[in-house]
Amino acid sequence: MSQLNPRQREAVRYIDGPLLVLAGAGSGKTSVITQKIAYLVENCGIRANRIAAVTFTNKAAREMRERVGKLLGGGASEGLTVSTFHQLGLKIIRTERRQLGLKNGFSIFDNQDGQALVRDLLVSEHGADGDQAGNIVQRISQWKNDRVLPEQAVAAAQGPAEMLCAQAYLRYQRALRAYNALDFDDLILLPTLLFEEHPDILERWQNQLHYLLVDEYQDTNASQYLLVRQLIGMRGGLTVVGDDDQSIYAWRGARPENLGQLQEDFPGLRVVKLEQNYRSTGRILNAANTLIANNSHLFDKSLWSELGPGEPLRVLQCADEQDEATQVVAEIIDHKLRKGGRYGDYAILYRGNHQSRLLELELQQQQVPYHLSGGTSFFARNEVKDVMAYLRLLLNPDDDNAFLRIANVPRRKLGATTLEALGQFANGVHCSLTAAIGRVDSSQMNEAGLARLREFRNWLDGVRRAVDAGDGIAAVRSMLRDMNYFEWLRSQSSSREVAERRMSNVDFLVDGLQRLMGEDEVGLDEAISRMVLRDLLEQQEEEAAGPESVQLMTLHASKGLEFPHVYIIGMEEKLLPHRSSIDEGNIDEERRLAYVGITRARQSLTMCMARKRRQFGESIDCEPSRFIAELPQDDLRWQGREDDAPEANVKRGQETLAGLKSLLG
DNA sequence: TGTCCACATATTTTT
DNA sequence: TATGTGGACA
Repeated sequence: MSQLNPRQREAVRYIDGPLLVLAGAGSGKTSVITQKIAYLVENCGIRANRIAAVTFTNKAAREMRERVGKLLGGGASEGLTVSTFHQLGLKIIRTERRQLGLKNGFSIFDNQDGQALVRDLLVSEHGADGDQAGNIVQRISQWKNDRVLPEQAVAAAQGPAEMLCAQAYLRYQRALRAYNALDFDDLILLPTLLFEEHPDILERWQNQLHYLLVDEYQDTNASQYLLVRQLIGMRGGLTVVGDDDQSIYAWRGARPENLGQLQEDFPGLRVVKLEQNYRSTGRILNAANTLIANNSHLFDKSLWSELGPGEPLRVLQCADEQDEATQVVAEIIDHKLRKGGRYGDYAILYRGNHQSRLLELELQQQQVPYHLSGGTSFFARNEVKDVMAYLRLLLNPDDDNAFLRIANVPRRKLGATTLEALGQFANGVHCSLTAAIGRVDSSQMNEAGLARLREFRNWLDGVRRAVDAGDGIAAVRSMLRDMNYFEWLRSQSSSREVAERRMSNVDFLVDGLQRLMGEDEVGLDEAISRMVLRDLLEQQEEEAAGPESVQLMTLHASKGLEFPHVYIIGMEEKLLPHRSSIDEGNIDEERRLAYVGITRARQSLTMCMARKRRQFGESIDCEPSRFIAELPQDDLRWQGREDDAPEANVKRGQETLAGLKSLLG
């Protein structure tokens, strides 16, 4: 523990009551959490299986697990829980499944499933059009995060729009129940409701858990905070780590006020501030501090560093977005060549995903390896959704969403008429579609259709028996073969290339499933849940990323990471801060976003802005972001000042490139 | 297998 | 406006 500074040591050793660690960017918070876990086990005699650490991302959980494993060594970390909030919620729900009225093998709906369901409900039950599904799902999520139940939402609804939302929420929740399914927010909400209603069950969990550590506390929502409070109870075994300046998910229900709330809920709360930064040079930190001083704060803090002042920050003025891409890429090539670093030392950060496109093109053209992170696209792919639907249906025959998705994929001559008749019957007797197949008779529908439905159900039952009998993965593979899924993909794809890409996606999915089951020795159901919770995928993606490529990501995605050289592009009004945040008067969160971006940099920071930018076709003039004006101007070095002719920059970029090309032969 | 057209979409999205 | 996608068709 010798490498800890006094404040960190205090945070690790204080166990007499609840503790709030205000950990500034780059102040070594992960070390504090991991070392504290080790300290609790080795010095305080708390068994590892009585400790839980909770994070928000799978990645953070994985990293923490690894680091604790190294610190403790051997089997000392056996039984330790390091998981995301949602995995913890899932664990509680699995254990208390019966109390919650869930059947075995329940499904977890992701946002897309939820949206599809709401769209259905809007169209069929409210006669409304489905365009609003996305907004409504978001609203439902907000309600759930704030622990507002459907009935309460309906009672409190004001105006017709709100009423429609609340009604949809009510129907949505009923449908989920009928499908034996949960959504992400339920994974947190349900345990808190259960604990409220059954103090005896809560007591069991409280007795099991002696110490809880929570990372990124500023990102908790009301529901998550309640879960924490419930689990801790009267016992003071709680350490939370957070930084209100890095709260960038308020739009998703995160409540940074939870940091302050802690002081009220736990009067004996000890607060420790970590202000020494081990990441960035003085000028970068000074800029970050000066910028964030424009926000109001729950707790005051000021980062300092012993790493020396470093280089000035640069502001790069570009003619337009193309010029911006050209210059950034040319600079990176140039810089890397002169300093002899690795491409992995560079990150390009931006506000919106679309901003990556020109950069990508430019990087490809200059043959610079890059890695674009984010992009939830894998699970959005049709073939992946299809196979996931099959898997879900195998575990949960009542999952009507899954059933409808794949009943006729590949073609089984189960057309709209047959499925509608089945749906009508199922609705009437209040059972799932699968169950309805066993109860409906030919007076309700066409004989041939019924025969095909029965055939399909029998086939699925067979696969299900094979899964239960033993080798789940082999059963899944043979199912895919059995229904000629790959041939179906080929027939559905416009070209051979597309078909092959799709097939490899399916292979990737099944391989991943196998890996999950093999490595963690979990059942098919658990593996599928983790798949839905986005575990594994990130792991494999990360391994593929490699250290030799320039990192492209949104500012949001960059939180928690660090890079020697950072470029933030699009430092302009209406981009950062984003126009919609300006309209909503929500500048503080945008400022925090800029703060997060700045504090990612270790040695150098370059901010870019364009004078003009094309948007929806027309070229619009851009103004420098107000955040630039809020930085300490003496530490900024401007390149391509306003009075420069735009062409000069283009020319400069081209010259740099030409020079480099000749240099490379 | 490749190509052309109509069509939707353009803020962030840890789970 | 530009870009990517799915379907129809040569």
